[in-house]
Amino acid sequence: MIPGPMGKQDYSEKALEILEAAEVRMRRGGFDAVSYRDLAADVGIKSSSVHYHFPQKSELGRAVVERYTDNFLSFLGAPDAPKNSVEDRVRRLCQGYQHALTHDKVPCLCCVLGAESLDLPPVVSEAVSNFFVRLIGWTSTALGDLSGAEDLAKHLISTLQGTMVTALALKQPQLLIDAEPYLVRLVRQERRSP
Amino acid sequence: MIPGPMGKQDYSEKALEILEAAEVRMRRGGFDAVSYRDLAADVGIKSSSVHYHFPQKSELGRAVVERYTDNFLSFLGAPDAPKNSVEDRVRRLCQGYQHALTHDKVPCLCCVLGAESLDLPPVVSEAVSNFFVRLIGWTSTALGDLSGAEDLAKHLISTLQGTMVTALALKQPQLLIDAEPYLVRLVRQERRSP
DNA sequence: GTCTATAATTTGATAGAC
DNA sequence: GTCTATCAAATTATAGAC
Repeated sequence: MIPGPMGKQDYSEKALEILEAAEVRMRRGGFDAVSYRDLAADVGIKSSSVHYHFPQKSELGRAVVERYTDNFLSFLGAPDAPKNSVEDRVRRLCQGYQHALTHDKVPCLCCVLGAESLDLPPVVSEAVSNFFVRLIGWTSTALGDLSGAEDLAKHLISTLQGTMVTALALKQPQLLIDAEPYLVRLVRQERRSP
Repeated sequence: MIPGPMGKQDYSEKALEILEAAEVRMRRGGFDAVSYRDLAADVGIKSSSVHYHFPQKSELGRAVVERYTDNFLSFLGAPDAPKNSVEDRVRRLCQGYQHALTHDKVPCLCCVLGAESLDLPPVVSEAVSNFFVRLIGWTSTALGDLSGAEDLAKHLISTLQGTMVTALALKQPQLLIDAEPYLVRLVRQERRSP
């Protein structure tokens, strides 16, 4: 079974503000880089009030990751829209990563949390794992009828994740642009000779 | 200029123990996952004694990254040894990453720290950046006479970094093995039609 | 929902004895 | 080099008033 959207828990407006602030901080420095005190200042309330919305930090982390996953997939759109070619879809996937870094100015959440997987609270690392499962599912579908589509999907996602890390460490966001032709060409070749 | 080895600062035996313990913890959970208290317990002394060897945490972090970089490049060997083919060298690079995850049981240090670059003390993020510069230099040389060798080197490193993140998040170390043929094939093609 | 107040723990770091 | 002792700050979390 392919995991689907978690179903919005219709968060209150303030809860959404907290999730948004937590996402930015988490993407910037990882799970430990988020504190209730900072979040409270971000949204203009006290830290005990943040606890009212999210009693435990691990649950806050899980919520942030699930919301991020939904938003990311929402940005990508349908993986099998007939109006888009396979190459269109691969480019759209690349855009998803480019958008994360150049528009949001912070890396992909699951790039950061994925790297610290071994040290995360289980509910959070499970949510991160689920991000990858769902994104690989999207990509696999986007690749269409192709033997080894899932392996290729994993490879494409991995490449984009890693390019983001390198782009970040070297302060060269251009790397994410440069990666696109590599990936488009790879997909083209795999479809010719699977 | 290509940055070379930093020149071993001949650390004392205890200092090396601390660096080793710090590396494991940092690779597992990032910079914030390391505390003087934990390190002290790891090496059997008190936290104030750890401060004697490394007064500031940022300098400890820098030392860990520089030592890791030296060790990683040392594992790879010479990038231009005539006895090795270009494909041999690419496979050796893949082995470096495979070794990190399957032998050490923890991800590449700069995969973890690279993702949190934006939140690291400057001396640490500079050391991480230098890891990538030196590794890209190694790879670029390993690729031999090839136009666009440096871009291809960046792409190979990025792919391996990202594959490590995905392998970790999905608990599928096999992904790092699967990546090798993709990369070898890519290099083969780029050398045929640059 | 938000506040004040507080608890219990952990953190990086320093002073000074041995 | 390692220790004890200590510090100031930050952390997650809870109790109870409004």
